[in-house]
Amino acid sequence: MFQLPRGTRDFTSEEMVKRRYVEENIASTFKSFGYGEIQTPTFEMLELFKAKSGDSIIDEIYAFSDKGDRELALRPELTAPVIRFYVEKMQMEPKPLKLFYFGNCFRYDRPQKGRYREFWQAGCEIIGTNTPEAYAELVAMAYTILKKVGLKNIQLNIGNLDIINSTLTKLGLSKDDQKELLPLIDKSQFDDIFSLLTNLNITNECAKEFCDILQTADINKIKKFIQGDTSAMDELSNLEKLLDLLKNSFNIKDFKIKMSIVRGLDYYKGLVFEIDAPFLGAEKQLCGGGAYDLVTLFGGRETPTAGFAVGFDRTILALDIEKFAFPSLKTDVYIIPVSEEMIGKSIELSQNLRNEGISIDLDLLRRGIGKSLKYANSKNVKKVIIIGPKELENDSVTLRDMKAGNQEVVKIADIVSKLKIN
RNA sequence: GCCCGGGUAGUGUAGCCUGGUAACAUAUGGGACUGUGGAUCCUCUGUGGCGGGUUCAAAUCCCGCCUCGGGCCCCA
Repeated sequence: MFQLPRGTRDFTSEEMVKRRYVEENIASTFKSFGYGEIQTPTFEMLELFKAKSGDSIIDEIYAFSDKGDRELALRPELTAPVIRFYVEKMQMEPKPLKLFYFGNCFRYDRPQKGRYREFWQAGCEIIGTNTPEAYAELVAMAYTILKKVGLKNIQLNIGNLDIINSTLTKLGLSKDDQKELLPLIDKSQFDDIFSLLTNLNITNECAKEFCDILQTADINKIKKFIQGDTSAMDELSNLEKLLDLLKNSFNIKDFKIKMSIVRGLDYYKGLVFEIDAPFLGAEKQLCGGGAYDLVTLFGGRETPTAGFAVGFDRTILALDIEKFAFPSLKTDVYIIPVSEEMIGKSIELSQNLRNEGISIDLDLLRRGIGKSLKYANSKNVKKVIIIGPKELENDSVTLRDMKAGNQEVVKIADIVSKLKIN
C-alpha cells in the first residue's frame, strides 16, 4: 500500500461537489465586480519568492533543482506570481486592472486542521488605483465572497499599517524595539505591551494611550495621537472615507477597526484587513489582504496595488462547521433494462437523452430491478426508466419518480418533454 | 522545529489498564425475490500504521519512525 505524502489529501466525488460549488460561487462574485481570471504556473523560479520574502523562505517551501540545474519552487502563494506576470506582460493594460485567480499552493509546514502542505487559495489584485472607493470595494468584495458562499459567522477586521507605524515613530522607538513590540501587538497581549513600553522609558500615560489606540474603534482618539504627522493624517482620513463607504454605500456594518493588525514584511503599506471564522480555532483566518508594493520590487513602474487571498480549504471547513447544506450531485435518470435483451435499447435511449442535456446512468451489472432501484436510490437519482418487452411493444417505457414513489407508462417519443417538465 | 493526545475491515466502534482464538454495527458484492427501492433474512469478501524489543505468547507492555488531531512557532 502506498501512503499519501504528509499534508496532502484525496477528494471524493462528494467533496468535489462541495469544492466546485464554492469555487464557482467565488469566481462569480469576482466577475460580478469586474475582475478577470488569470492563471500562472504551479512552479516558479525560486528567486521570485526569495525576492518577496527573503532567503529564509526556503525552509518553508518546496524548493528543488530540475535536471537543467534551475532553482525552482512550488508556489507557496499566488501574489508574487501574479505581480511577476503583471510586471512582465500587463503593465500597459488599461487601469485599474482587476485580476482574480484560484489555484493550489504548497508550503512545508506542520499540518493541522485547516492547514495542509497542498492547499488552495482564491485571491485577487487591483492594480493602478488607491482611492478610498477602490479599497472600500476591495474589502467589500472579500466580505461579500464569504457571505455569498453561505457563511454566517465571520468577523471582518480593518487596520492600517502606515498609521500604526506613525504611532510607533511618535513613541520614539528604535527599529529593534519595534521588532520586539510587533509580535506582541499581533497577538493583542496588551499587558505585555504596556510593561515593555514602560521598560523602554515611555511614560505610563503615553503607553496607556498607545494600548488604547490598539483596541479602540474611535478614529478621533487615533487622530489625536498622530497629530502633526501629515502623511499619517492623510492616510487616516482616507481610512475614514473607506469606512464610511463600506458602512453607508456597501451596507456592510459588522466590521471592527483593529489597529493591532501588523505584518512582518516591509512591502506592506497602508490598508490591511482580515476576515476570521471565530469557530475555527487556531487556524481561523479565512482571508487576509491589503495594500502593498511588490511591483517596484519586481522591477516594474511604480503603481498602487492591493489585493487579498481567501483560504479555500478553511472556507469549506467553516461551512462544514456551520452545517451548510451544500447542493449534492444528482444524476437525473437511471435506466434499468429488465433483461439482457433490453440492454441495446437502453443504451440507445440513454444516448438520446444525454444529447438532450439530461444526465444518465444505467445498470451495468445486469442486476434485478429490486437491486437496481436500491442502487438508484442510494445515488439520489430523481427518476428511473425501466425498459422491458411489455412496454416496448407499444414504444413505451416505465418512468418512475423515486421521490414520490409512483410511476407511469410513457411513450418513448414523449420522454424528453416529460423529463424536462419535471 | 517544540509540547500533548490518537491510529483496530471502506466507515464508525469494542477489546488494551490486568498479554492468551480479533469482535460488533454499518457499507460493498452475491442470494432469498423469475418485472419494482429505503424493510427483513441468509451469505461471500475484508481489519491491528510501519519497524524493532520484552515474552512460550503482543492489538494489548517498551522504544523508534510514519501519520492524524489539539496547542505553540510560523503564517509570505
